[in-house]
Amino acid sequence: MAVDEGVGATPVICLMGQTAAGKTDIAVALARRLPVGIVSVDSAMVYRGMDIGTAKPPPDVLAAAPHRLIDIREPEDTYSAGDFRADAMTAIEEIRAAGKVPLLVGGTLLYFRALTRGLAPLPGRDASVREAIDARARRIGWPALHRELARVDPEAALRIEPLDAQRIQRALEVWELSGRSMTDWHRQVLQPPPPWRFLRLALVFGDRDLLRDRIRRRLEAMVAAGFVDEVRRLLDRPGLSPGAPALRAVGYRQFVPHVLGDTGLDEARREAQVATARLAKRQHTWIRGEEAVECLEPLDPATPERIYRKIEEFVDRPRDVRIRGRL
RNA sequence: GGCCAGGUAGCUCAGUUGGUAGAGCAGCGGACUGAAAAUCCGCGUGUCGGUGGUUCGAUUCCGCCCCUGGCCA
Repeated sequence: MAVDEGVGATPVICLMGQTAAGKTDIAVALARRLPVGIVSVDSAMVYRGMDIGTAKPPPDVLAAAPHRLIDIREPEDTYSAGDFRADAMTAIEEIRAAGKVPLLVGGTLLYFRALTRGLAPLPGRDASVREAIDARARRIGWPALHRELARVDPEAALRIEPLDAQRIQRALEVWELSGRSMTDWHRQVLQPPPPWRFLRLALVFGDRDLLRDRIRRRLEAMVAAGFVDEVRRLLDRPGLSPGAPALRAVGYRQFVPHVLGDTGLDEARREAQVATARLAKRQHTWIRGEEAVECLEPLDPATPERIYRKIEEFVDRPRDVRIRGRL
């Protein structure tokens, strides 16, 4: 589907990037020079009380450069790509209404995609259905459920692996909630992409060793800043189980066993480093696959200025952009 | 200095009764539609310490050398 993004389309800036690439610093610097409204695109920063481990901007920075979609959920809550899409669309409209340019900043690439390409209008999650599917999986195993999926939705079963618990569960959930297969839903009404035009920029490390070094140092700084206590405070919350989605975030997941006394600090730190580097790798894979993304080197001193120029040009000359790629 | 035990993938190690080697972890590549910082799929990347010898063939057996650890002086 060709998308008309011509004159008058709302400009939206996407600043994607690997973890520890310095996205926040650049966004805050941009906010000082340009009339932008920042929207966080981050599945972990939505949670209140998860500050150190998510490298959330500190309160004084947030006061000077407000970020939307940070601290909008309790750690006991769930948040999803669908929630994000809705919240981000509202945020973008508000920013436009205030005469500013939306600047989307973050490392959750699925959220970027949900926003720029749209989501099929599937039924949302349902805790009791998931619980029932989980219980069956414990009895007969995921491959058996995968075979059941193959009967109601052969196409989905073809692209989902027999051990991919999360996707098998979701596909069966959609089927049970609606009586229609996920593939069926996908073929149905597509939500039209929003009438915006996007500038897509990404911060990607050319040198993995450099990235790992940054990660190691940042993690040490987190521990020095009281990350262990932050995890302990989360675990003290009566309604928050150690397996909650919020606590499966990188860093938290590795430090929970340490706070519970099962592993040493060094081990937790080492495993958190590895997990963070793997996250960065997955982010890289995702960014490589995105179309029309311009990658910039995070540690290059010229990068912030380059981004500034690109944004200025992009916002000032809407007539340069006409038709963009396919969905 | 003597004796003993080791030196095999980035790390920890297995193994080859002589036919150039494989696990875990690390690493690399990929997928991705309401958990996505999630979930899953694929891939061994190697002068088997060095050098001579025996052998059709040595990482494997033998000699010498180098390195590491331990014990004894």
